[in-house]
Amino acid sequence: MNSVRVRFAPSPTGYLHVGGLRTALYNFLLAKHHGGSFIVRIEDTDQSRKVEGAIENLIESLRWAGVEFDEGPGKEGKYGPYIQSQRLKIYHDHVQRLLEKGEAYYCFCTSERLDQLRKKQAEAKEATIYDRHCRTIPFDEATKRAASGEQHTVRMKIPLDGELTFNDLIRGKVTIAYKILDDQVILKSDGFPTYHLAVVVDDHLMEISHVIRGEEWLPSTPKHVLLYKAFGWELPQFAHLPLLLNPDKSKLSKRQGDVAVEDYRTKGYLKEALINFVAFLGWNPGDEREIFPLADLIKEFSIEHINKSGSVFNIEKLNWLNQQHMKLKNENDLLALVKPLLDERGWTSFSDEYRKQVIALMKERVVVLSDFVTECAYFYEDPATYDEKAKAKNWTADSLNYLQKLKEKFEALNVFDAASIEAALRSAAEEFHVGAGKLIHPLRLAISGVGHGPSLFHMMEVLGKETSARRIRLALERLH
RNA sequence: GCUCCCAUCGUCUAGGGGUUAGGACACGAGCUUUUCAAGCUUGUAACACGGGUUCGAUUCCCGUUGGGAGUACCA
Repeated sequence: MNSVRVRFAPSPTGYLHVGGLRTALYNFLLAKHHGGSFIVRIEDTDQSRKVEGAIENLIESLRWAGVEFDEGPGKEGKYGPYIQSQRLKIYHDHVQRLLEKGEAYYCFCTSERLDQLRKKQAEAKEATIYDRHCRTIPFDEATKRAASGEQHTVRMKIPLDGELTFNDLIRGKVTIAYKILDDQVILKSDGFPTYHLAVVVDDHLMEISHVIRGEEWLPSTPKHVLLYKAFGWELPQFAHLPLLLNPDKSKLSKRQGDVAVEDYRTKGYLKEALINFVAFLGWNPGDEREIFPLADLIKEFSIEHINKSGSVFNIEKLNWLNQQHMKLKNENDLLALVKPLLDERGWTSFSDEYRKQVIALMKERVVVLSDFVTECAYFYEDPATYDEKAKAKNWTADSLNYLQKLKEKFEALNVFDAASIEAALRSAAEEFHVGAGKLIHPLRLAISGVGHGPSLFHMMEVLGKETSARRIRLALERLH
């Protein structure tokens, strides 16, 4: 395969959807696998849906995920501009060519007439399709009317009968009869092209080799093929990706959970995990490996291993993958990611060394980055409350005695590390003739305020002698 | 309604004319352990249905059912 050029072509309606991320990723992976180019093109031909800042947002989400493009907005190559609203003249010229070739025609129908037509067809249980009312207007007459300023659109001429077959890299041959195809509007009355025209013109001009996009485009691909033919252009390869689904199997949507890439970012998911997860929704390497950093995805990716059916976006698996990728990171990497979160929380007065010790203790038991804040509060401030359940379970009448004794033992310690803390505690347990658990659980509650967490002795070592002593004293005053 | 696409454990999937239908997540049990995780061992769980083709079909073909998408001067 020489010169792979692929593109991700989102419309700027707000944020990057995780489904969009997967589409972008597959395009990116194919390009990088073959040493080709990945292009981002903004499809903003619908003026009414424009959202301020959406382009920047999209690009930032891609950048965060590590899906870097070779050409696109802000990174102009020789095929730009990469924003469709800046390419209007190009579309107009191409529409003109179609008009002159007799492959398209002016349409003067009002949207009221169109609405009525559709309504009637629906009532008669017929396919709702344009009745080609304007297709027979002589070209000269239509040109004159359009030139005189009469409101109009331009539609493509679909052959009246016959059928069209095209090849899809994922689905094989797909055939559709012309008679169910609409004479699609390609130029709107506001002068903007519709998606169908713009996508074909741009993909050709930008020398796109593979059109990889969501399955929702499959039914309109014949129109695009027809347009390529009308222009006399060579077809790209098509690959229509299976959809990402809600748990109820409908197309993944906002109301059933988070769909924006930035949501997962702020929740504390690692980009490596999100990428890995989303890559495996519809693709797999063909063996049983599951943990794939981006570099490995690039190495192994192939269109042949993409499957046909939609996949449910299952957050449980994402959580697991996030843990796995978390473990792959060392304390320095994690510190860089967690530090801003700690600072934001106001825990600014701690050394990097200290924070790294906390991370080391906790990394095996957190799921997302934000857990380094929410699950680690007691490393940064004294507990204000004590978990009721843990207290009910492990705090007994004797606990105060035990803690008092432990306090004295710890004070006598010259070296306050996990081993000496443990030794001190075990000797105390012996003196009381009870199991170590009788001391450990209340002590954990006193130190951390909760009933679970990392090794108590290591936790106290990290906290230090002074803090540990203070917390025992505090607990002695507050627990009874 | 019409058109197109799809169909293996609850979920993500491997496989493919002859397999004890494999793995992962989740769930259950056990081990380990000061707790919680992690880890290890282990268990439950699937070829939608009906016809063909074939010595043999989960796999190939047709149909049914189910699901999804499209059906805009939205993308």
